[in-house]
Amino acid sequence: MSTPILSAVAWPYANGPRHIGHVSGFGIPADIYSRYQRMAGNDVLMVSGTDEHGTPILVLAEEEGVTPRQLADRYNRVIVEDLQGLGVSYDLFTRTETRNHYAVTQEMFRTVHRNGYFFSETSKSAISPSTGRTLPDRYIEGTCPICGYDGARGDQCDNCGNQLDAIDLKNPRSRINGERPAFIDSEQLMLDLPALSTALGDWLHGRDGWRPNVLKFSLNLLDDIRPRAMTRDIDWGIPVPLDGWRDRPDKKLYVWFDAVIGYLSASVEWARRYGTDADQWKHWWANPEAQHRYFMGKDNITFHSQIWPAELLAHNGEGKSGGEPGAFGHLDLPTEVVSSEFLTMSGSKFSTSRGTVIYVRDFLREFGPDALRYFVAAAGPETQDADFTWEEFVRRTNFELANEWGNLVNRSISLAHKNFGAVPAAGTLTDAESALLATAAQAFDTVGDLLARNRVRQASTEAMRVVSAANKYLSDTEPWKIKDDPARLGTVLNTALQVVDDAKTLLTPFLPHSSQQVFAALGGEGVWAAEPVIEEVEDFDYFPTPLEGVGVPEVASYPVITGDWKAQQAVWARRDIVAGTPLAKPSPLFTKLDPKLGETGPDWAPIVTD
RNA sequence: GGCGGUGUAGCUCAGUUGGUAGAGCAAGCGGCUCAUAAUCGCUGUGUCGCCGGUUCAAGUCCGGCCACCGCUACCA
Repeated sequence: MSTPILSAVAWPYANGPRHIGHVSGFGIPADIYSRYQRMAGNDVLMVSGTDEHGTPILVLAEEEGVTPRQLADRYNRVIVEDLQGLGVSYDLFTRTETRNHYAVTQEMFRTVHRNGYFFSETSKSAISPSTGRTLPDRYIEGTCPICGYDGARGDQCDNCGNQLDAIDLKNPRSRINGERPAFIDSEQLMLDLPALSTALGDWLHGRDGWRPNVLKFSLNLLDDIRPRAMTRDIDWGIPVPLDGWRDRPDKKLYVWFDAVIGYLSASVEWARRYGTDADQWKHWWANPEAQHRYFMGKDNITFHSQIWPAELLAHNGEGKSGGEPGAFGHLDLPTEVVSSEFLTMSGSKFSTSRGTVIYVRDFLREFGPDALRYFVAAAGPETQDADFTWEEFVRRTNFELANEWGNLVNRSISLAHKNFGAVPAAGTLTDAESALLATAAQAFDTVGDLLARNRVRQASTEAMRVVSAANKYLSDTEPWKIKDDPARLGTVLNTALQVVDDAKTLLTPFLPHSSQQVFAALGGEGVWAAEPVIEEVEDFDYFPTPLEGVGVPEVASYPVITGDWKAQQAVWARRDIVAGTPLAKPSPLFTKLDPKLGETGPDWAPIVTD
């Protein structure tokens, strides 16, 4: 029985390399879940990409003297490398600057518009007079009208904490170029969220199994739901496919309108590139049996439990204004929004400016992917903020990965190699063997159930419990003392190796790279756990409706992450080891870290003490 | 301001539907020596933030308070 599972992973913003806080919120949890579901035999489609529109990229590009497209190209590639290096098993990791994504977004927009869920509204909006672009409140500063503090931002005063409207600031100025913003009448298209609130509420109330804080937060959003502008005065983004709008270089869709559509456009792109047919995405999107799980940090909940479901409902014609689905047909809503909290760095948020930031690429270069994956699985921000410290990282790596797990692999295989040169056969089992084998077999249910419910921390603890049981078993049976009884020795080592193999399987979602090594060390051939690869692909046009408007990207090549997950042998079940399989002398699975690292941090991210 | 979270052994944290508190680390002792000086066993400690309430019984429910944190934005 195979369930289609859409694993929808938050789209990282292409304004810089990823730090470990980012990937602990979406990439690693989503990957652990997806790898487990594939092993359990389900049809996983895991999609994401870089999110590349919006003001921040425009501003950063200008600071660096490049075009927004050049900046997006650069960070798209950097982020692709970060995530591939971490072993995140996307079926497709793409980007929003593709003709495919523009086409899918415009089709969604047209359908939502035709169904009557957009209305036009003219309101005061801050723009930069020299460029004509929207100046988000965040980018305006001035004197606080309440407390007189001069560094107040357009949305909030950091001094007195009051929320502000940019138009009320005294002496407002642009943080981008210092000029005085102009407040002009500007027409925007508003998504009629109130017309969708009943449908949203029905959908939310039908959810179960969500993390309680996510559901509660989402329900609270319904209480004061208001229309939201889905267009901006900006010349970077997706043109609005409407008469009077499509040819205006200064009006684009709001970045969040198109970013969440990425889940759909990436699925469509995947089907086109790697599916059995171009419509295969419907196996996940138009299928009552399918489950959709969205993974993100808590700052994104509102867009995934309100804006995106609202867009889908509006597209399907399921709000107060009615309507009919467009060319895509009826699209399914999220089954669950799985939100992580934040990973903090020695108690405070990661901050590029304060230097309290650890980049994924630096981390991978020195420690490899599995140590970070394990830390996040065992101690990550699953239901509340979690703190990363180098001391704790060293402890988890040295004691739990190297001593308990790595050493179990090493001692078991060493004993078998020295005494038999191969996997020995088992004879009559005693209660000790039966109990250990039962513990390991039971763990497939326990850990699997926890992973299916995204209880990753507890799942990793339960998987490691098998490792502890095996270490205890070896201490109890003392195989090194029974060399004169080869039959009994063989039974003990066969049992130990079987449980090592079981543990390797149980740990595969967390530690795919090292599980692959253990698989090979036990005589396995080929790919146990597959790893993602980067491919250069060419953009394409295929969607029935043509692209509209100015500023549409040219056909270009770009890197994507994908992988041949069907080719891997990993299955969520005991795999009986085969007596007689030759065993080589093992080499350590994990390298221990210098304990001093816990006190100083690495030189590229030293621990700062004030 | 609104919403939410956290406050339990020296440290990091578990504690489902209420029944006189648990795990890992650290510390001490012992076993073992196959293994990356790894592993296994044994040994403590707690006004469960504060005040009050419900109850035969509260870390666990209710009210209030204190402290810390996060989210809340025409940032993404």
